[in-house]
Amino acid sequence: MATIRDVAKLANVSVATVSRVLNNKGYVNADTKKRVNQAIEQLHYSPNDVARTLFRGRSKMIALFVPDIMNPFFPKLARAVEDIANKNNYTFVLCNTDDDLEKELTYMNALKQKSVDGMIVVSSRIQKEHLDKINVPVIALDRIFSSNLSMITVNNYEGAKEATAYLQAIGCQRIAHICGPETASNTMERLRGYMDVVREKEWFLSSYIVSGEYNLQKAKEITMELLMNHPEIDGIFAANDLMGIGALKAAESLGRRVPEDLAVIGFDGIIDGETTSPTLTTMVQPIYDMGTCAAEMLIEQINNQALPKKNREFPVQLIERQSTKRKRDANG
Amino acid sequence: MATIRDVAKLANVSVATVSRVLNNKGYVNADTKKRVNQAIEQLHYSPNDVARTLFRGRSKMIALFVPDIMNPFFPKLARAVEDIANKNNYTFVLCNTDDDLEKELTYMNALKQKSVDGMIVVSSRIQKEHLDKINVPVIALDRIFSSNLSMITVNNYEGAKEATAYLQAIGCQRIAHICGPETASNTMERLRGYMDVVREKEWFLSSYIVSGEYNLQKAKEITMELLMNHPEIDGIFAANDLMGIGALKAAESLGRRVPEDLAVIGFDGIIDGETTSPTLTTMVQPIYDMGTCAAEMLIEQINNQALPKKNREFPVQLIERQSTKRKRDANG
DNA sequence: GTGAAAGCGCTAACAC
DNA sequence: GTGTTAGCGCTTTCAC
Repeated sequence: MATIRDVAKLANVSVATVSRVLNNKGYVNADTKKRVNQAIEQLHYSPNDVARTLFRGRSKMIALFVPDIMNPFFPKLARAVEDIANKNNYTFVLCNTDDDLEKELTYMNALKQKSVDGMIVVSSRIQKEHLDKINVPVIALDRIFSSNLSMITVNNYEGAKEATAYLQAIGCQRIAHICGPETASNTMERLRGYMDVVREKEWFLSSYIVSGEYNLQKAKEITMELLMNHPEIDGIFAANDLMGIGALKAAESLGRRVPEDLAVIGFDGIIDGETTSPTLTTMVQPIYDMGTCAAEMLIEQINNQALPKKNREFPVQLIERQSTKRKRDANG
Repeated sequence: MATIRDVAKLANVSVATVSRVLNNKGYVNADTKKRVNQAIEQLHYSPNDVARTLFRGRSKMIALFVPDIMNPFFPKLARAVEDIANKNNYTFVLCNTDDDLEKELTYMNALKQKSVDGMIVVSSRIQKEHLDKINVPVIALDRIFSSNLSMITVNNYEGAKEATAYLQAIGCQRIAHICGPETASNTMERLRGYMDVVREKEWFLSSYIVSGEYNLQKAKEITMELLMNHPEIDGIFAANDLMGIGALKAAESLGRRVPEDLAVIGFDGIIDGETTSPTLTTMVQPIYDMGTCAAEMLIEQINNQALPKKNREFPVQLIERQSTKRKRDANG
């Protein structure tokens, strides 16, 4: 592989001149420039990124930390971040953490040693003090894990309220909630939204709240248990779509008709909700936009570390599909 | 951030000695070693990976190229590669290419400049000559795109034959095939398998073969068209699960009962096939194992570039689910 | 056993 | 305008 020295020799100039041409910095005679460019062409030269990184202390590389790449929410997010990264000539690195603090820290250290320029982090575990050692811009996404960090979130609380109220509006008498991992702030907000709608209802029981993980299989199991203990339940608000699909599967196993006997609403708006039968009503998050926003915000902060931290909250939107729809048709 | 020089100063040794301790290479007095380690500890020193990479010309980084991270097949694959990478202290980079040659080449060049150590590539576009410029080990996965490269594939041809024969065995009289992008070798193999079963049948029409992309929405559309043109079709072999789910959706839209009126079988074994109603019968690929195998093979080749190219073909396995199952119950 | 010094490929002062 | 050179942080000969 050709180096800058080879180019310099061939063009009969010094490496400094080549560097100037390469970076469009400083004066260089038009003729000389042409000669250098010819030499570059001829040698198929392209500058070694590692050497640049070593010198600059910056790598033009950003990372996205996600807890579970198999949850379709995250590929979509990754896609958005990747697109923005590419557009700005950044290399994109995806880190799958299993929501495991040790894995997260290992990755962070490894990336720091590679002079990563910034990170977008979806984590329930990371604390402020872990970030102190890592001296690069960090954007928190989806789950809040520290104050004085730029954050991208959705209006989980309002969305959860709306979802629960909607189930009421279509005629559900007993509404249960399947919530996610307690360590995740988004889950807690969604729970709070649900609670604020149902708390004062005479029918409400704390056993209408069951908790699992953001995971289909587990959600199916706990929903089956829930429905067997409480056959009166006719509406379920699941804290995310994966769990909503699990609830759908549970209903199917138990022979409960959806939406006639049981209405189900999810949260996220991952594509898969459309592939189920019945399709899943859900509170849609603008996943791609969130990823885009996070990446742009990160790059902005990389370019100017002194910039004040920003927060951005996206709205969620109710999309009615089959898992609730006919119920409203029947009742109103 | 502390450098090796800081450590050397604190431990009262030269940087060479610190380096020796760091790499466990060359003789170093036990006492000195202890002093160095203490200094390392005290300064929270950890070696700069970029400098190492520059010196060594190797980055301890491997990349995976996938055409579509939103297809659940690929997150699962990515997960496997990531696990093996981590286990061997490699950094893992995921590149989403949209099956677009230009994006693929851009990524390859960028990674080459970052001294990437090797790549696993799922591509229909890349040709041998593109790889010649990139002087690192490459493993081709899922789709063959060049000879004299190590390759990981599944037995697409046999699997397709088995899938088609299975539809016959459960009583289908008219079996159609929805195939994937023509540029992908795996699709062509699956088509060949299908053809070898149906070619001689008196009922076979070439219009029973429709082609789309590996994409749900498109598959739904072409399946609807297919079923409207050919209402006699009672079995569909889709070239992958995403398209199989699309076929399921098409049948639902047209009021065709699955599996009673129409049996559907897919290919891949992505989780989502289980979440549909009816669940999707499919030819399961050992996705995780394939990723593991590819990553291990790659690391092996990185460690010894002289190693001969290897091929490995994995078997696929028929998993019966609801989209075909009752049919067999009824008929046999 | 340990240290001095060259060099991986690049950039940016600083000279001229 | 262009060249010389130090240095980014590390590893590895080659002396001693």
